[in-house]
Amino acid sequence: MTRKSTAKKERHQKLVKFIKTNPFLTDEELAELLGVSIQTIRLDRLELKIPEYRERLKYVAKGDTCQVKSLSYGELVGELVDIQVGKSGSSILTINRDMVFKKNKVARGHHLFAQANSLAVALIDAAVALTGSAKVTFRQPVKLGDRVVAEAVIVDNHDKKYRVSVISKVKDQVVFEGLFTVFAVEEA
Amino acid sequence: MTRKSTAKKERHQKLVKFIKTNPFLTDEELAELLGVSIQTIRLDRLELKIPEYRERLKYVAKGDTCQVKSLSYGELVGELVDIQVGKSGSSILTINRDMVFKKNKVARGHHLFAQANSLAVALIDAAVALTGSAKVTFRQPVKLGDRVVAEAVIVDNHDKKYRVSVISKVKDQVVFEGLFTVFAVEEA
DNA sequence: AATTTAATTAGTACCTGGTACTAATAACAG
DNA sequence: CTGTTATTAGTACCAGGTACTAATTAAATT
Repeated sequence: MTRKSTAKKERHQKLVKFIKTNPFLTDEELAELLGVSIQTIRLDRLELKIPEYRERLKYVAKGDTCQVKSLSYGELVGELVDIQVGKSGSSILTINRDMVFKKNKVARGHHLFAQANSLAVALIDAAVALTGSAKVTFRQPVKLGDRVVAEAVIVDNHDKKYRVSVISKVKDQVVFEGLFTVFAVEEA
Repeated sequence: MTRKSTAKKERHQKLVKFIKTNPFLTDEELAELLGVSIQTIRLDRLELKIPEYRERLKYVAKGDTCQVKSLSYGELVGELVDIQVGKSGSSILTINRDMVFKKNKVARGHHLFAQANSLAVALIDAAVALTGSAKVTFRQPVKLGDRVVAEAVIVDNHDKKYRVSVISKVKDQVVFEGLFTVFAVEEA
């Protein structure tokens, strides 16, 4: 014997493919599908280091929610459209499934805040800038699929303290307004 | 007895919130969290028609969110610690690499806002609640690895309008304060 | 063909996270 | 003090496994 019977090798390939295309198959179902005993399936999974059904479920489920749970990461929330550092800028955020309440498909407020806040911070001409305070108003509910255009302008600056006004619109209708106080931070 | 003891009603609300925000909790863990026996949890789930752990996993994994009850997962940023629906609650957010500025490892403000906002919304005893406005202050920079404990209290309520105060701390030091105006939304 | 080795199947004890049920006790209102 | 509700305890049973031993079957080597 070379190393492994071809029958076994073939079955292993099939097994991997089956589970890949449908992780919700139990050993019993797999045994039926491949025409072998349940014990063989279990030995196969052991060899191939394929976790059991319930572990696979958990893995898939966690992969689904881990993204949902957290806010969009990265330096900027949304897509930068235009920027004059120290002056003004704009970004676009398209509301996806993970940003809305499942019940009514309205975007959670903090996503709009995140877009505005990260844009405000991006305008500051410093190594790092931190938000000190903000006053925000959510004028209209934003729905799944909406393209939110945020426009930010530095309205005031004294030393390291900046005031940034952000207005977000969906199709020319104001949905969000915010006034952010941002501080530039020196870097060593 | 009216219809149900208040203790039970409250526990039921908590149970729903806990499972909503984290479907990966077993009855044993829930029993621990709510300070009752595992049997009580099971009776509660039966009454509330909340499916068992493995069924919930399957729903999440299959992306069906849930057909049984309108349990919308991942609606909270952070981990729910305690809640009295309609009164107060608290959550914990641990700052990870994805939440901080690469340069100085300070958390981006909108993550703290998101934790506070989602907690404020979770307190409202309604099908859906939307943030109308907010005034927030970032008192201290929050660093990578910090455990941010947010405590929210409903300070005022007229009809569908609620005012929720949120104070977030890292090791007893206030890092964030916010006053949110939230509106309850009726569902058809 | 006989033997050796690999592969498969069978069977057992045990595990988690439950359901479904019965029974006993605790809490509380009238 | 008595009912009612709520909670806890305990049992049998289930799915879908792990981990192990032993027996059987198939294939390869001598």
